Amino acid sequence: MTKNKLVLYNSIKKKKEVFEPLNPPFVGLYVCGPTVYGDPHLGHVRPAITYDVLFRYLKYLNYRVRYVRNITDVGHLERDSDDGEDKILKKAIIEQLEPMEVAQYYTNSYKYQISKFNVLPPSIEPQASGHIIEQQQMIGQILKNGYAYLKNGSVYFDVEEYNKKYNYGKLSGRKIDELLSNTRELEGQDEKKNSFDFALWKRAEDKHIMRWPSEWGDGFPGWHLECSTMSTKYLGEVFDIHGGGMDLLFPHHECEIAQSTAANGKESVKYWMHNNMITIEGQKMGKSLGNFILLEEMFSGKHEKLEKAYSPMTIRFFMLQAHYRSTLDFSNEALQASEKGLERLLNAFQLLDNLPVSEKSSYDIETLKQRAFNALNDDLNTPVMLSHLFDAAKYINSVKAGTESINSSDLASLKEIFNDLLFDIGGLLPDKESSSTDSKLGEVMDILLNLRIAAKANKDFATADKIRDQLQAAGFIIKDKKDGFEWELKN
RNA sequence: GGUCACGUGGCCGAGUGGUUAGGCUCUGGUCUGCAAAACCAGCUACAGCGGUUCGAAUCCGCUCGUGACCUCCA
Repeated sequence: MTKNKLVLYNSIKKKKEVFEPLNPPFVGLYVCGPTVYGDPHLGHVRPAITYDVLFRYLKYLNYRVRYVRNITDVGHLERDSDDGEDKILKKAIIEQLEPMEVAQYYTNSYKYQISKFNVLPPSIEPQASGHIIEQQQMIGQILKNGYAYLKNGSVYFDVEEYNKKYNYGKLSGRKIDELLSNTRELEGQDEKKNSFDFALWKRAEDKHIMRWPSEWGDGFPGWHLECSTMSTKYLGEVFDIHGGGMDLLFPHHECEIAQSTAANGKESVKYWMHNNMITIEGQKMGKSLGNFILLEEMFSGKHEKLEKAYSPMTIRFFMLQAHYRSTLDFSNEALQASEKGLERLLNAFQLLDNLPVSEKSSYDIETLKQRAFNALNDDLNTPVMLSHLFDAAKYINSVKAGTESINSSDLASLKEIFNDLLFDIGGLLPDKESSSTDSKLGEVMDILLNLRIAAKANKDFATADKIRDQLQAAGFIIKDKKDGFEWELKN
């Protein structure tokens, strides 16, 4: 176990703080999940992996964690002021499907693709559409407390009134008068007292299919409400950690704070965490910019920006090689560097099973372990943690080569360190992925490459080279191993 | 325009006052029939200018550049 305490950067305090749960050993963790109106892309993976590592590490530290990650399947208005058209509904009209069918399809897609990254499923994965009643109750409470007003069947949050007692903008650092002068004028905003007021409940027009009855008339909940409602329901009025992407900091998280505080009278979140963005050519990868790469494209390599296919573990490792609060720039070069780096670590790990044991160790394993955990404790500094594992890999290789030595207890300790850090906490998988999901192709490759081995054994190098050259020409990469072969498909 | 970040060697990316980050590439070597792979070794950077300091990539100021948010977004 580690000697130092876990320190996390708290966005609302703008500094690192020692993590102390409200009710140890229990920890409540809420993370904003996806809006299910499109196939998951590379950007979705960053928070999934970031908070997966946090979830895993907290559990490793023997906390009992309830991890809630929502599925937004209703209510995200395209614009605050449009005619009640939301993203899921819009997609439904385009595709001529029932809105819930669309939401279900992309929910399944998200869960399936994310699971490939060895991301642990959250404890609870609530859907906004399943919590309409709770959302209405929260609106009722906010109205009762005087921080919302009803207008034409819609309910809006009264930011100005709220700001008299509380502080709207405490997370994002925005000032209410700055917002006033900087908010763009949108059509139909005359319903609201102020442009920065936001919808809690939105009246549904006749043509709007996604609708629920309420005491204010048929409508649907506003876009920030579900997180306040569901975090309160499953984690309580005050809970430990709220995570999400930096792009959600304003207005989404600011509004969440306002809603929860307005309803319950107290600050709901102790630690706010925000992961940074994946960039591509220096720009944020996102749906709206249209520069995203779908996960299935990453896995297949079928995208104009991709030189080859990348496995989920390569991508996971790539993300762990940057700190979660830094932007991470996508490039083929960087991905391929991660691919090789991961392989180096896995090779070293495999060597641990048959390493010559000596009386003494020529390396201080305990210090290595402490440094690696110190890195994790320092706001989940996974890149530094990994750099220590690379040091260990170099040492393992040297023991193998006979230039360094290790004793049996250190060897056991080193195995444990790799298991804990790389697999248990880092969430990587120890097995190298099979080169192809097509097992028939695998069988054929086995036949060909075994023929080649036989030819080599007979010193028939002409045949051996012919097999290799022709396979390479057909787009395969062939690697000879001490006791066999390895191959992969070049994209 | 407002608010806030960031600028590190060929690429990615840690580090925030004095110590080799690390990975990949590249170069050289070892090994193997050859090649690839693997392994070993080498390659010492911090946007610019000024300031603080015994000492700054690290603190302060200015300049330049990039990005995020301000509208849905992970």
